[in-house]
Amino acid sequence: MDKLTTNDAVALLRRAGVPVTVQRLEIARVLFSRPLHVSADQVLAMARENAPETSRATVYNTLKLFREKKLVKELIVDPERVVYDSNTHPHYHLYDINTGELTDVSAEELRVVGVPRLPEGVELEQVDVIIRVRGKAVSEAA
Amino acid sequence: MDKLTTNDAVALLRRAGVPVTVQRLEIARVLFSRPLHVSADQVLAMARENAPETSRATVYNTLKLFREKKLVKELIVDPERVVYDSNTHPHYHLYDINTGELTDVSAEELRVVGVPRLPEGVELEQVDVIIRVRGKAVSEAA
DNA sequence: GTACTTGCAAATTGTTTGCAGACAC
DNA sequence: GTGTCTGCAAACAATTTGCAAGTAC
Repeated sequence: MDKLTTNDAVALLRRAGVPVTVQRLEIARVLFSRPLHVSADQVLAMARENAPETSRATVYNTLKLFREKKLVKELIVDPERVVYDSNTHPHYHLYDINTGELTDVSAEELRVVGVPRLPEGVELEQVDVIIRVRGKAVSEAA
Repeated sequence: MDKLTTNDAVALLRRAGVPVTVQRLEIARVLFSRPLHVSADQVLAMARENAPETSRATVYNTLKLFREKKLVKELIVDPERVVYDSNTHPHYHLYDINTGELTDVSAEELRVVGVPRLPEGVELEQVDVIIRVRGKAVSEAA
């Protein structure tokens, strides 16, 4: 609900080396007020609440920029759409195939043992773990 | 190169409870002659080598059917396209962001420790681990 | 004959692109 | 003034859908 103050958002962008604009500010305030899993379209909708003139293309541009600057992580979890995660600390995910719900699994809780040594010249970008579950007994008789 | 015999492919489909048709046979022969990572379009191209009248829609239908029957696994690794894996044994993947190359990591090599207990009604579908790397020093001076 | 499959082409959807105007410094 | 952003609309690509004809038993 309560978003980042404009000042905090400006500071955050500057620190990351992202030139500040009105739209980027609003998108940052949407994303970084709390850890969030959102699609580009959801970001657009949320940004437009406060900055109605924001365009879809700008959201895509901004999300790409934020990813380059390591402000968000892209989650490739659903073939339909990319999900952006504003939590960039190492952690993993639990994904409900039926509902599309995405839940964090902390890196303390879950460990990946035995990541193979990489050939020289190849560097690790990130390790994704997605625990796919189906269930939540898609309410039949409600 | 050498594909499954028609008899073997028929047996394989029957065992999985998939009604046999010419197209499904050819797609099965393409997929199950060896462990493979392929996109729908690649399957189409490979199937058309022997069965040129195969349509794109049929390939999508068949891949979806094969997935339901657990004959292939869907890998959500690249936002652009779904990759089908004809190796359904538990294993994980290493993905080169630059080249798109996808490599298996065996379940002996890599272990996921601490998968959280699931609420009742929720059942585990599969655990995906994708080690994303960038590198292979995209040949500059070749 | 009945039910399932197929091929085709059109529709859909997330994302990207080209470009002209707006903005920042 | 120059270079960076933005909005818009058109372009794109993977996948899905509707439907009429084809096939299997």
